Amino acid sequence: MGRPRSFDLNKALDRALHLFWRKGYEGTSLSDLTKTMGINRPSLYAAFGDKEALFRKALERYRGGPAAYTQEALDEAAARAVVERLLRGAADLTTAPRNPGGCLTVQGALACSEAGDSIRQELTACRAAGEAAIRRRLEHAKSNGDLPADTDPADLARYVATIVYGIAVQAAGGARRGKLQRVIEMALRTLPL
Amino acid sequence: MGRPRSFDLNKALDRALHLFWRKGYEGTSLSDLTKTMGINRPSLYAAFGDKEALFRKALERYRGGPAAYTQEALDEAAARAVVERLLRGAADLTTAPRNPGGCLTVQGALACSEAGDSIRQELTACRAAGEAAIRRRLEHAKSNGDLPADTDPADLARYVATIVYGIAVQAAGGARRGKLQRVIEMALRTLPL
DNA sequence: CAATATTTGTACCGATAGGTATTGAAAGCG
DNA sequence: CGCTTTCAATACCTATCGGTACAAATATTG
Repeated sequence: MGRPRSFDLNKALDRALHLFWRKGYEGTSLSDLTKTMGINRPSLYAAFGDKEALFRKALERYRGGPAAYTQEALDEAAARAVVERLLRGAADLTTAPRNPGGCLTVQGALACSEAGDSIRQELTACRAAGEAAIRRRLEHAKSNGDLPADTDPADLARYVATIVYGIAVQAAGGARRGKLQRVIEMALRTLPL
Repeated sequence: MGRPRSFDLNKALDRALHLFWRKGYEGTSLSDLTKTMGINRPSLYAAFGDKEALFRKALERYRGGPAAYTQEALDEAAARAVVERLLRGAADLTTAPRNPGGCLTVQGALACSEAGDSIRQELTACRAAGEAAIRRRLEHAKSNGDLPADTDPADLARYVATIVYGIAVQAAGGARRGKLQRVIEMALRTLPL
């Protein structure tokens, strides 16, 4: 009961996500948010909590939406396919015309004031979790003989993650998809698998 | 003539650099700056101009100081040595205990509000200039037979720059030097030279 | 219909942002 | 010393920050 909400929660959250994605956590103001989300301040606070809570919800939606390709990549059968799909997916995501350039987990709060430190730490942990998931997948591959015996899964996972981050920075700087695909070709050519 | 300045210009600039490096352009406030630089606001404005001008001066000092290894790397005789030194220098710079983690040109303003857009563009251009310098160096190497004929200098330069950016993100997230050196080993092992 | 529960819009809060006017202090030069 | 020139310090400016109090509006429930 009570007056019904006059806006779509997920639609508003998507708009917030795009703002945070483009301008980062601290670069996005509440005025930006309310204007783009099409709601006013008290509605935002009632629906999502404060700015920090809203960002965390947007991050969750990012992981389940635009960044969901990572899970699909990890589900690939062959280790090489896993890596290839992770890299190609990163280039696609970070350069898709309908998206802001770059990756939310990288440019959301790479360096910021004390006020944003909690979000910075969350994003750091988020990246670490992604890297750990890759490592576990590669450990599994190694136990199946799908990875050379002299290759350390942790090292390879870190290498893949590093390239993904580099791609994100390139995309934030305006790099086009084709150019990043050439980077991926070079990275794949020299993989130990 | 007139009253002499009571602080050291370069010392104050170094302090500003370290702040911008750690917290980014927009994450650093004037109160942060005056407090850390040990001077008050009007002195800062008289000596360096506004916040944006101060950042640009700090960036220049960064390029001429902590990031000067890039020029030394480009002066190496062999193309492979150039690349290796670029990568190792990046890992050293971004993880040195006396420095903030990461790279100023990456985390200074990767995503920000409209107010910081001018600095964001400057840093983007700065990264592009660095990448172009690598490309020119590799073009030179190719003309000397120091690079395989089937290798595109622009592609290789972009690949190297991408790994450098990835290293910077890793370092911003707290990665240790040793771990990044293993990333570099992997990258070097598969280089076409 | 009245009563209740929830959302909406406006207007506002204290704190802090970047930037500056103004006055007093410290030097060189005659 | 007196005069000029520059710097230093306090205090202040407007704009915006994230966040909220309060009352009008809109629905469900009895």
